Amino acid sequence: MPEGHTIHRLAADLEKDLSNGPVTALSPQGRFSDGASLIDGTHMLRSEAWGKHLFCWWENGHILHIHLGLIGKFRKFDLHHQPSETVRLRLETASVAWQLTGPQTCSVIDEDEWAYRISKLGPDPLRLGKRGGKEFCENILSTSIPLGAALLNQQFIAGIGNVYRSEILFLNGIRPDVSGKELTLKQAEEIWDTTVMLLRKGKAWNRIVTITPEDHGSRVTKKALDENALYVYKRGGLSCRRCSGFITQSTSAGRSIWYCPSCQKGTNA
DNA sequence: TACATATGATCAT
DNA sequence: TGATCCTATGTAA
Repeated sequence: MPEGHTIHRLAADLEKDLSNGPVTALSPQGRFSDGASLIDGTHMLRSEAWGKHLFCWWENGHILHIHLGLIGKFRKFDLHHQPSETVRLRLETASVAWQLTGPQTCSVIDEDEWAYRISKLGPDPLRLGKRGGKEFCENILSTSIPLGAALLNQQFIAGIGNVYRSEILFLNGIRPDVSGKELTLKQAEEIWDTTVMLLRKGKAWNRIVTITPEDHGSRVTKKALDENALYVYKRGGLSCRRCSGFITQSTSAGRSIWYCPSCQKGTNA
C-alpha cells in the first residue's frame, strides 16, 4: 500500500521491466480502454515518481499518470496470469505483465498537465535528499497548521502518508498538535532528515520499517520485524517501545494518528 | 452475506 | 466535517 516509498520503488521497477521493448497496453476492465490505446504497442522511455504520483513517459509523447490513492495496487504477474475484471490497466511485454487495480487516478496527459501536477507538490524527500531540507523548512516553519496535518499535506512535503507521519513525529519527540512555526530550525531540519532516511529505507525494503536496531532488542529476524516494525502507528493502548507509558490514539486532519505522550513533547513540555 | 477497514484525496455542505 | 470514489481483505453474523 502506497506512501511515497511505494511509488518510487514502483517507478524503478516499472522502468526496469517495461523500457526494453514495445509494451502492450490493455484495460481488461474497460474503463481505461481509450487511454490504453494511446500507448498500446509503443515504448516506455522512463518512469518517475513525484511524491505519491507516478508518471510514465512514452516515445510518442504521451504521459501515463497514476495515483494509487488509498486502495490502488500495481503488481507484477507472470505473462500467463489472467486479469480479473477489476484490472484497470495491464502493461505487457514479452516476459512480464503489470496490472493496475483500484487507482484513484489513471489517465494519459501531456507535458503541460504534468508540469501543473508537479507544481502542486512540495519537496519530495526521495527526489531531493538532503538538499530539499531548505524548502521544507521554509514551508513548515511559517505555518500555524499542526504538524500532524502539515505532514499529510502534499504541498508542504510530498510523499508522506498516515503511517510515516505518526512515526516521524515519534522519532523526533514532537506531538502532532505542535504547529510548524513553534519549531526551531534545528527541529525542522531533523524532521526532514528523518523523513529522507525513512523513505529511502522504505523504498529499498519495499515496506515501512521505522524501528531502529537499538530499540529492537534481540536479533532482527523477518518474523520479529513483521511484529515490531513501527513505534506508534495503530498501537493505541499498547505500551511504548521506549518508555513505560501507553500510546495515545487521536485524530488529525480527519484521520487517526498515534503518539506517545511521554516521549513526545508539546510546545510547553 | 454483510460489514468494517485500509499506507488518499476531493468535493459538497 | 461528512460523503464519496476505487478494490481487497478480514471478521462478524
